[in-house]
Amino acid sequence: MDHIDRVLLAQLQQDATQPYAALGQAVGLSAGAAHERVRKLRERGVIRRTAVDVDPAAVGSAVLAYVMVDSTSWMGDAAQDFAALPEILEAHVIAGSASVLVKVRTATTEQLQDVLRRIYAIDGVSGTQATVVLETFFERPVSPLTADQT
Amino acid sequence: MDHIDRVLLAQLQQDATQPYAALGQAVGLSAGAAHERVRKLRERGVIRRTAVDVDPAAVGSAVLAYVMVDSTSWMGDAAQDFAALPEILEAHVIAGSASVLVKVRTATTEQLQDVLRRIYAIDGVSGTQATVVLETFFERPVSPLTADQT
DNA sequence: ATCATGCGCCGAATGTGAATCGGTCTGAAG
DNA sequence: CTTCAGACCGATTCACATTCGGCGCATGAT
Repeated sequence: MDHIDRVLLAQLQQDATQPYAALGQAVGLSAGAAHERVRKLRERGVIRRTAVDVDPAAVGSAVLAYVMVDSTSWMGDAAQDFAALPEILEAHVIAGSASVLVKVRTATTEQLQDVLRRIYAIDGVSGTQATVVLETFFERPVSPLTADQT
Repeated sequence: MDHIDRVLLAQLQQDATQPYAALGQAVGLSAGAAHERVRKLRERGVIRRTAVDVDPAAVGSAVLAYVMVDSTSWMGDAAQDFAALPEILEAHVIAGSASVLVKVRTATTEQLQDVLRRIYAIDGVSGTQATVVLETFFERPVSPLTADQT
């Protein structure tokens, strides 16, 4: 996990379709060597998968909201309950007054309301507090170059 | 933008490395037809890009937090100021008491504190309220199949 | 109803790049 | 000094992306 690996990761985050020859050139290696490094990054689980990035608005998910979920009981193993709602893109257990924070995308505010209702129906949930996003400045992947301890 | 396109998107979100032949088989089309559809999805901007998904912990970003940012002035064009901090993965203008919500990943809580300090230094920011994530249930891409109006 | 047009699909070709492998070099350990 | 492991290079092989001509079907005009 050296600097070259980090640059390769950054390149692949920007565009995973570029040929290994270009990838190798970006770090001063041959295509074969770049290929081998990327293969090992996958093997080690540093690269989880290769996927396309879909525009949410284009597939009918124009409304974005974050929801703080309050609960009366331990929510530590309620992951399945939240995962059952496809509109929920992220679910985290958090420190603080609420117990779970979820990220939700829906087509309309009516559908958002419906999701809130279904969250409320989850066992142990005592309340929700939704925060609607008016404008997204940006969304980007984690930077492999930031914490560069080489 | 029919049902076939949505299934193709879902497939490519799971694995963008699979051959077009497999992709076509998943929707009952030939490899060439699947290729053509995907090409148009890219052209229309439905597919923004193809990228690898990197494990945050593997690149030294084990701490995740959401930060509510309060401000005294209009934050509508402060996108650049937030984008300048590489640890900030998302920044949204929100409705409610705070004005901006940001998602932050750092290696340690000390670095998180440093990011909060730098957010505080942004012009117009009057306060921050950080919520630390204890455990992430899941993070997944938007589902193209959810709002299926064909 | 017939004909023209355009769009989407198929199936085959062609070219490109992924994946593999033998060989070399360097650095570390014995 | 010798041995070994790891990483890189360069070439070879093979699979897949990409392109193309032709066909079928739907739509709209005459």
